[in-house]
Amino acid sequence: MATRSPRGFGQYGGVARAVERVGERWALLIVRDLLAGARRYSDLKAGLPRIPTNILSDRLKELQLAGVIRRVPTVRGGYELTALGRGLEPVVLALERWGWAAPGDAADGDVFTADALGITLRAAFRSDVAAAFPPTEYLLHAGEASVSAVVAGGALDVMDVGPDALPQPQGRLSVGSTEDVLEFQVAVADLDRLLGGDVSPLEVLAGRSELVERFGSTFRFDPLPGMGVDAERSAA
Amino acid sequence: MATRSPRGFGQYGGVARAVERVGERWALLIVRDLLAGARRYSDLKAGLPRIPTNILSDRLKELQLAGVIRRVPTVRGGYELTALGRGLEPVVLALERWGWAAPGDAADGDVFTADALGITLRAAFRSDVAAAFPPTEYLLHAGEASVSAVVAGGALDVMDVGPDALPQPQGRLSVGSTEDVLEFQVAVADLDRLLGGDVSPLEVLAGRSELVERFGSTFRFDPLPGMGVDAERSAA
DNA sequence: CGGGATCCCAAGCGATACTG
DNA sequence: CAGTATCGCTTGGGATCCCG
Repeated sequence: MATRSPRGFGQYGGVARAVERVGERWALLIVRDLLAGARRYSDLKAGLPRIPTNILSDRLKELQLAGVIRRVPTVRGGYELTALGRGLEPVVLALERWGWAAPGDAADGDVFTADALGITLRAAFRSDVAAAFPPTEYLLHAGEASVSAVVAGGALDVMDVGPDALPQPQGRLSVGSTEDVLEFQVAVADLDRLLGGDVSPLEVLAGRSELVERFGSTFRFDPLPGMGVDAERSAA
Repeated sequence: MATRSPRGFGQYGGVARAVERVGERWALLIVRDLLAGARRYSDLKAGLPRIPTNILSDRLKELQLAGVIRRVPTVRGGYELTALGRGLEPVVLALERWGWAAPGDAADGDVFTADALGITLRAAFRSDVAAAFPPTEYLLHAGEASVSAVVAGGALDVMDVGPDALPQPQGRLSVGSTEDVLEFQVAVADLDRLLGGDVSPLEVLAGRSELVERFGSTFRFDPLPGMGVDAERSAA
């Protein structure tokens, strides 16, 4: 029969439709990077070092066809999310949270980009906790990535401040008091401990050191229920 | 160098790690079905008609290795989620919501299973709205799927009541008043309209018909911001 | 008969080279 | 810089076959 479409799931339902559109390899990583703002072809390729260029090209075409991204007319090779694509933010944040809860270490050679760190912070951000604090800026260095996270009034704005950061077009939140600034550094391997609530691996570089506790309560992942010390695991 | 693992993303971060573990084709559909409860190999295959049996077998092994699922020792061919796997519920629900917001129609031959309908209802469920209503049971028929959704005190419990439904082991929420029961039917093609807030395609079969409004406010997807009539779309 | 394992072929993916 | 073209390898799809 010719009626059977190839590579469909033969399923009706939201998950099946979503996975058909953004479930291909690399697609959600591209969306993740674009959630931080418009990017050019070379930016995406630099942030995804192991993606073959033809695959990046294919994915960009597919995501355009699915209405998830569009080209930026004024920038050569520029891409940005559509409203539909921005609607994937809850999906990406949920994946980010689960990914930190899942066991696993970094393979050597893995890169840690500013866009990845930005999504991590947004996934760990607790708006309700942050709203009780005065405006604060955190300058965070982890691996190769350096970002500025400005927290004000329960809102969060993360910006790449690394050596080859793009100029940010949109206005940023402003820090009320310039004294509430904390600059620190953390090893990538310690990030999961830090986001689990343990601020000890954090090395303060500058700023008022009391703010480390504020950071720890503003950015934190909850452990998954039932994932205590009595680890459940079936033997292989 | 032999240190580079094949098929890794070369990325450190939550999204990359999550996609490495549950991003393979079919994996999240399997997780979706297991979110409704333990299933046997043949149940999964029946709910995923187009999955090749070797792929189902591969995915089950991979998901076991990733700590997402485990075998049920007492049931031949039985599988269930681990605590880590249950942690994927927010991911699956976010995908379900986005999938309904994304354009697309059912291909003919697509099946609509009770597990898919169950996730749809859980994704559309508004606990805060439901808490204000007295306990209610909705008997919903959509396509081949028939489920009973019991709503009580802001909690939701969905159960397959179709012809070949599995016996449910765990206790269910009980409906306070047996009068608050509504049985109805909806065409699969009308489901997106129904979950968008339009209860008109709903055909009441039995029960107090005032409850249709209650259903409509208890189960609803919000439209994506910026997805109004002025559709943004780039030409191909 | 349910629960898989084994084939073969097609499609997708990855690395490199090349072009506008 | 922003892709396209090509090639070999890996994975998925479909049918069949095996095992308890």
